[in-house]
Amino acid sequence: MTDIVDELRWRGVLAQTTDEEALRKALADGPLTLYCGFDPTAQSLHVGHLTQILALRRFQLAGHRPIALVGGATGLIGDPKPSAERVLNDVETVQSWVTALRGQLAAFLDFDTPGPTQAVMANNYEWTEGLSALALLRDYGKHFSVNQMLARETVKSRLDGEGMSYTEFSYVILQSLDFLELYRAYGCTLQIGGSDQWGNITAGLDLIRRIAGNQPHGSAHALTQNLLTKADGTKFGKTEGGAVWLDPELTTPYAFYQFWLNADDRDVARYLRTFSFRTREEIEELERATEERPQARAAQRALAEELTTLVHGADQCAAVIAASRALFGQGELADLDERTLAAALSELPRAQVTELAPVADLLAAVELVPSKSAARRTIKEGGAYVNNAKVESEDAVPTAADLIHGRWLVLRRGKRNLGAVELTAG
RNA sequence: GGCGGUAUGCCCGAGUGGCCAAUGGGAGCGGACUGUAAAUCCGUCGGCUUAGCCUACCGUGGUUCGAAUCCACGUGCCGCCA
Repeated sequence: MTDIVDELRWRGVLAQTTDEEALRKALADGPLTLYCGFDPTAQSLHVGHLTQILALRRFQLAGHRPIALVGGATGLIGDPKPSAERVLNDVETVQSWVTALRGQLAAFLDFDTPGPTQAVMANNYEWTEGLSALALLRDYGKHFSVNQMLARETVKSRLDGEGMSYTEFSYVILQSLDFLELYRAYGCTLQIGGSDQWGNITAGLDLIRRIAGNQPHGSAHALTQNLLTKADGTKFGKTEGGAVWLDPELTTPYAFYQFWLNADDRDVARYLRTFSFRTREEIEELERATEERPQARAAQRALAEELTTLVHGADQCAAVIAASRALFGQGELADLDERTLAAALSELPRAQVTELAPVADLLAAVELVPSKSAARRTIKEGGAYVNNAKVESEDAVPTAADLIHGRWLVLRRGKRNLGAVELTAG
């Protein structure tokens, strides 16, 4: 079995660990139980979470037992951000998000095969809902030093800035409690997370050391992964439409595929190393291909295909690849047979209309532009296309002759923003 | 608590009674180039029933023919003093 620490290191994702020798030994000594927490802050996970999710998967494949924890409790409190206080979400909302995230996480790990590596789903709401304020303060609060808490980067930056509520200040206690709880219940001795979680994780280690006195499951460890950055300095995982979600309702599989396909040459190698389950040899081969023939985008294609398959399934992936080929191909859209075209268009943002309206209205209806003014502007700038033909006039109205197979119009804004309009009987 | 300053479009920031939908920079968007890249250059950048109209310069009220610009009160932030 590959040494997972070595693997994470060559992949370049390893940020920090506690005593590395001790961790390696614990990993070598047999199935180790580890966890990573995901707070319900939205109705879906996004590509940024993939780093952690896939790391759990790597650990499972390497013979360890992953616990995916959804923070039904911590999500109600809010992990403090360095910049500003979070707005609390209401309980029902958070509950529904918990359900959504559990469903998503279930797809990435093996929860079904009995055995020492069978994954576990946890929710910290279970052990916190009945926790009384007195118990929290007496049993756990005593083990936290306010001096240490105040020394944390996030807290410091908040105290220099707009301040911080007691609610968020207490967040670390709950997360520490999670680690302790999982340590006791499952012998979980490793918590992983993004490098920004280092403080929260080590706080848990301290709590285990103090409370689980003789540490029946041995000492616990922390491992953090680098947060992904982009060569152009913008935040990873964001596009013009916002975050790239795993939920197909929020980010279509087509958009998901396109997100990876459009990865910057300078970033794609790190993305592959971070997310791909290909062998080291294959990845290095793809990296070479990027250097030698960047225009072929072999690495981007491989990455997009692998992740789209992983997140949305092989069928969906095949469909979006076919759609991408059809829509970005050289051929005439009208030459595509109706089934292929309909399938490709079904991947795009689309709108149904009962009569042919001006192109500007259609662009806005499909939400390729935020407003009708923006649509006119785009046309004026020469950036609007109907069926791959540039729209010349701001007042242009498609005619029945423009309809492909009698009912479709393919709209485009710029080079790669596509949308579909379907004319339906009134 | 007192005194003073400040609040402008996604962000930073000019404007200080009409020529202001508001200079400039950044982000975003489009075009050229290309590989559905990057860099660069050019253009664009509140909305609409678009030669016009509407909404906007922290909020409310006021002065004025006319206010982002002046006044009053309120609110937030920043200083100095106590």
